[in-house]
Amino acid sequence: MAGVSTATVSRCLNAPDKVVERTRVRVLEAVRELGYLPNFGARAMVARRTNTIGAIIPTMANAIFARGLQAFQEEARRLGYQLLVASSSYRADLEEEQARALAARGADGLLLIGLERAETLTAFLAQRGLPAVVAWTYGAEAALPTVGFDNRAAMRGLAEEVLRLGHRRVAMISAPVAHNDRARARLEGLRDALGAAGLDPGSNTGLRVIETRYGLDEGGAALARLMQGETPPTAVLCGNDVLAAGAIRQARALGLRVPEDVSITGFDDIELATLVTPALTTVHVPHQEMGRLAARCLVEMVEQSVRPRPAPLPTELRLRDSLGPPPVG
Amino acid sequence: MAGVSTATVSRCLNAPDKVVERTRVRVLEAVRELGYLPNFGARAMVARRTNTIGAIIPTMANAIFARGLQAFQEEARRLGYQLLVASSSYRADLEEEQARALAARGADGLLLIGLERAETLTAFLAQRGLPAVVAWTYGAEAALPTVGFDNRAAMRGLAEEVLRLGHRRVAMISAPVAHNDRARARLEGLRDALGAAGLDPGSNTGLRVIETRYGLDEGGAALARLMQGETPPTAVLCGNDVLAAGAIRQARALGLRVPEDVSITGFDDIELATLVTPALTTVHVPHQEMGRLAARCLVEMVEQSVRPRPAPLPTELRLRDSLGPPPVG
DNA sequence: AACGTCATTGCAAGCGCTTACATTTGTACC
DNA sequence: GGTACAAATGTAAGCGCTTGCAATGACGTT
Repeated sequence: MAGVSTATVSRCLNAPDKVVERTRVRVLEAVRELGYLPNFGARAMVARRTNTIGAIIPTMANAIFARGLQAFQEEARRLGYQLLVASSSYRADLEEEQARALAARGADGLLLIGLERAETLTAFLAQRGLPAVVAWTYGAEAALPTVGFDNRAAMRGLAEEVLRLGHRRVAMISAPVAHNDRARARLEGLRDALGAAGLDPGSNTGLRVIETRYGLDEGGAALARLMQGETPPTAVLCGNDVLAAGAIRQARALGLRVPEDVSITGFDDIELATLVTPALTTVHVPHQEMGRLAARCLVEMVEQSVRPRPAPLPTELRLRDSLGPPPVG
Repeated sequence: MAGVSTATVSRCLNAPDKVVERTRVRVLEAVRELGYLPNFGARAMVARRTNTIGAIIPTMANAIFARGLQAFQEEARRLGYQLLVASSSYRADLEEEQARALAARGADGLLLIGLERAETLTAFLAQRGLPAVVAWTYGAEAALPTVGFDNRAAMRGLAEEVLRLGHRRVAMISAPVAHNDRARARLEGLRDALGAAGLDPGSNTGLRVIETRYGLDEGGAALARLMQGETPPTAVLCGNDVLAAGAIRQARALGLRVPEDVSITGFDDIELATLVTPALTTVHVPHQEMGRLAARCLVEMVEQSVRPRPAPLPTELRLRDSLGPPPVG
């Protein structure tokens, strides 16, 4: 239509200064009129890169990863990369499947959540030399670079505050710890604090733990179970804010006052935390910063094949209203 | 490595029965050992389809679209399609950019939200013959097939309930109605109800409307503004649950009781609705059904080049605690 | 043993693009 | 006007795959 070869069209699009103005104008005119769009697959095949990065998050169903992912995507975009998102439903096999799908689609790098995954996936990444970073956790020794925070220490900090207030009968509502290093680390953090306070951190005696899927209803159900015994806990620490919010809702439904009858804490500090009544005492996680940093690390790996070693991000206690001293007596 | 031509490898992967067992085993063995993954771009180039569909949603930052999208993706997956998600931040230009990116990546079809968009995007879709469906709204006359519900009628239903309870000073906190047919339809629905009740639905007299971005804080700020006049509204209808939740939080912060001092309603019935205190009276939207139906429609369009005409989905009033009669006097 | 059949496999083209290299065109200078 | 050189453009190969068609070979039949 513009009377030039495809090579010239290609140059117009990719290196406009290599083509004389008059031709360029003609070509771009035709491009616009035809609604022409370069075929991504063909382009990627030649260029051997796609400027695309993939992210596999455990779930889109709640807001835990939303803000961090949003920041990740914005930073990636700023650096010239498109983001493709897939979700694994907290399942290692789906995570691997999604990783393969993204790799086949030419993702130049991958964002993964947490340290634990199928060995075959780790091997696959290594074999293809596909850059990947792990976020939402921190591990200096990890196979992949990690961008995140120390879940264990953060939960320990919160637990220490709970103990300082005088609580002695403590329970935890956790996500299933199998295949989830973050959930496990948080539980360990609580155990650390109990141990340091001279309480028995053994699994069945001093500390009651209920494992359940993340979800408002699940958190509520777990709380109901915890509270129905003879000596219910005076403080319930939850593995994340969603569980905690569900627990608070349930506590109120049971006619329990929070925190007068029972204290409830969360983790993550997502928006929901200030929405429930009482507002959640929780651990603030720098989601945005983490997302941005992860994007920068990953791009660095992709473009310079280096292995960045970002420092762990700081977390912070957010003391709000759902934690108070234990009931007297 | 298996001592066969690439053609045979291809057949092993795509039509295993066309190749004799002995060879197949050898090839698959090699595939596994090499970690070979067919290049998606090359494959798409030949096949002229990618079994990929793209979705462009206004935002990932809150849960409005999360559940519907999750259902959409599950159904799509069941039908053999991978989902690629992008977000437009409620901006027409970004929506178009994302649509082009997805088209270039070979998306066989697109899920879009709402009826209103850049004309150039509509033209682009038509020119490329790229199938697309619109969700979260319903319009029999629309250029694209729509899968959704009647926002206007739904809001009218809610508003009628509000009026039935005796409210006469009503306000609305809406998303910006420019470029957002859903927000506009909801506002119209409220006006319909006011008009039918003989109240003045004119924009500046009887009904106060504040437009603001979706967000908890934004909803809260809007409520604060509404309540500070001489004759504050006795009922505030919000364009969605996020705004409503923010409004409730703010009302409590201002020392107002909900619904005794002011009634607040939402729209969408996302999880958040039962989390706030008091629980939100809102319009229940069948997110999951909508997502599933949208996926089926889109796949039908892609595979059979037909134009499905799904019926509008029903919505339902969810009367909870945030709506009550107006304060006496 | 020669031949026909059919299942299996290989060959090679072509999908839409980029880019090294070849060719043409334009420009400056003698 | 002719030459030398640079700039602009065209040519063609090749990225990794699928697939129609051709070639090969195994097998049954006469």
